[in-house]
Amino acid sequence: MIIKVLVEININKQEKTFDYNVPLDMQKYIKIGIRVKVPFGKQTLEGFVLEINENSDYKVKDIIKVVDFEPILNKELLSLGKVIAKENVVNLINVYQAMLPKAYKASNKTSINIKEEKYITLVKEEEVKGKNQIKIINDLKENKMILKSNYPDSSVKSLLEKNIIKIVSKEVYRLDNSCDLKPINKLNEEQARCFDEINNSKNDVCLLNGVTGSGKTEIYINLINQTINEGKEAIMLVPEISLTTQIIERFKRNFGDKIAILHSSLSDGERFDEYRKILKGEVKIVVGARSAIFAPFNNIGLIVIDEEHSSTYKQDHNPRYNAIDVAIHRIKYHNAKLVLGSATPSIESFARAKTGHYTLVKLDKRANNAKLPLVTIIDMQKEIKKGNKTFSNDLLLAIEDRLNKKEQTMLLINKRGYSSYLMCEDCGYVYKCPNCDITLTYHKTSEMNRCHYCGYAENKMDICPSCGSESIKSFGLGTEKVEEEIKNRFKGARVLRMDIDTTSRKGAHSKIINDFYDNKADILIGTQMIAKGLDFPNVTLVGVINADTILNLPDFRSNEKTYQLISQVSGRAGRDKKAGKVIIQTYNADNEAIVKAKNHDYESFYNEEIKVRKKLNYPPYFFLANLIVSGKDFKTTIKEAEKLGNYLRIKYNSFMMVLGPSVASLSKINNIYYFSVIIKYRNKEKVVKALNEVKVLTENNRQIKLDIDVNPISL
DNA sequence: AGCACGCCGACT
DNA sequence: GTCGGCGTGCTC
Repeated sequence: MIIKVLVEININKQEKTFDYNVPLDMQKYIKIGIRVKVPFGKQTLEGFVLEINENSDYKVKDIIKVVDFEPILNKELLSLGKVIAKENVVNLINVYQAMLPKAYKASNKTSINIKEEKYITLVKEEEVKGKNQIKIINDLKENKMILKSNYPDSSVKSLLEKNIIKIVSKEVYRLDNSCDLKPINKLNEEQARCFDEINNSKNDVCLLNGVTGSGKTEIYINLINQTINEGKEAIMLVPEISLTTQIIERFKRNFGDKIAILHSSLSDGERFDEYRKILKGEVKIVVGARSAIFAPFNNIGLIVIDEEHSSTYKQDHNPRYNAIDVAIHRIKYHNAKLVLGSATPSIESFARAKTGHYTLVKLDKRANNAKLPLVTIIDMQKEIKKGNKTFSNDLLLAIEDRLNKKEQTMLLINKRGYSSYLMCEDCGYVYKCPNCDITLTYHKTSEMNRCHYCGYAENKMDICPSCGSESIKSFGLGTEKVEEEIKNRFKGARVLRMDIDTTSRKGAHSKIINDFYDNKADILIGTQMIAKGLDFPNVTLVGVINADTILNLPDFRSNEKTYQLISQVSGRAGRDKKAGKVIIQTYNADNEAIVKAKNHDYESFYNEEIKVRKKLNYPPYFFLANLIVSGKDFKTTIKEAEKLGNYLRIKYNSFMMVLGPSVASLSKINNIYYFSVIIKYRNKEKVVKALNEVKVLTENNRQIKLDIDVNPISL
């Protein structure tokens, strides 16, 4: 018996497999989709069995070991992986590995084990002496199995020696999601209408466009409940952010141990256990982040993707798949339904809904009749003339008012650290990272200058290294500085700060959220991570300190992202009975996205933005691919990038527009230079072929690396 | 990924 | 002469 094995390492070919012989005694265990250990040159590797054959053209070696009893990649996932590999121009092994939790990846190194607990059972009844021994026997008369760790080792040992008891190991899960179930809430009239519209839609994809706080989650829960009542399975995707705790708790309350949770906050062992619950068919629902889209179900009835516009659904490294695209493949395979939910859908998704490819379901009213918050835009150009650099008068007055009323405030500043950068006022010297083409961010807490890209850190210098001057000034705003100024202005106010620097320790994240939820603080200052999904009933004021940070990025999606951020963060205000207020400070007070977000007018924002996309040949009118050429040597890297651009331009100009190469938005990180060739196209199939061709061509050049990002979410 | 092979410069 | 640098190609 010969098998084709896809080994764990990258071979310069998309689906390259190696042939191995299976010795007779192992043949009965061989199935497609299991892992095997094989000799590979001088090393031992693991790989997936993709084919079973009679013979081979090569002189084959024997496999070393069969790893799995049952396939860990089923037929659907095996072929899904091939599609994703093709679409994203990556090697198949990378996709299979990305589909699986660490414990199930093909890897000769990792071993994550099943957790077992040892129990004691009775073998024969016999008179025993000793207090503890008697207790064990008595307990065994009440329960057939008792936990070994509850009794002293010595007593257990002597009973074992007398052959009165024996030990059995029982597999246990590290996470227990069972809890007291609460009944599923009845839908209100509006929610029930959406529920019906989704059920009756002729498209298999529905876009649920519901304003923040309208109760989309209730609709998801009812749809999922219906699905499992039909005997089918459901996948619920949530963004990879803090909202997990709150949303997951809600799902646990309604579904208990029928759900498995797959999320980055889990340990490898916990993740392994949750995944095994799915493999064994013990759960019907998976709640998780991006990679949970690959949950190994066999009979999917429904996939829900909440906050569908979220960039976390696109993996930002290889394989750069998008969970929404994967979801569409999976629902076609299973004849299932996909629900995309968002208050601010991506332009692409909304366009598909407008053109009838998706069914558009709208939910315009907030649940329990809460009003959308009143949004005020503050023109910081005017404020700065009044001498207000960080906070406008309006924002300060509003904060003071909330403090007096014992209500809470959230302040968003989309930059961590103290200030954006330090500059010498005399010579203009700017502190830059020695490894990256980026200014260093000053962190006051640690008295350090840090690079947010490579992690480089240096002690803050008081003297300009260029001219020796001592007048070094900080420019721009970060969370630390906002925190400092707030504390200075509002003595006695209890302030929490949430950014990467305050949440890196395990558990720190949920502690901040819980403390704020429990009203242990008056003001929460944070980066984007406070903007999404969180539900704090006592927050009645949200301030966006500087709405321009995203707007100024050179990205075709910057308007969309600005709209989404403002809208999301506004949604944090006044979710309960009290009315909410949002104050947005900006230097672009007449920007379309900001004005439309102020008016909570998504449709009209969409109508403006789609015109821009059309005019500039951007998605959804054209597809994009970003070909990132990187290398250690500046000259060879740019030369190779140019060669690549010209090659595509000359050979394939009939079906693609080739732009660049241009310096990538981050031109140098960790001493590696980056250049970008961007292509725009309509014909997917032809382009994927061409991209595969250039991928193979550049792969034998070891001086540079080509990373292809198909349908990038940012440029 | 790792490792052998081979071609070139530097040095006892 | 030989030691060792790393570019290149191969692993069933």
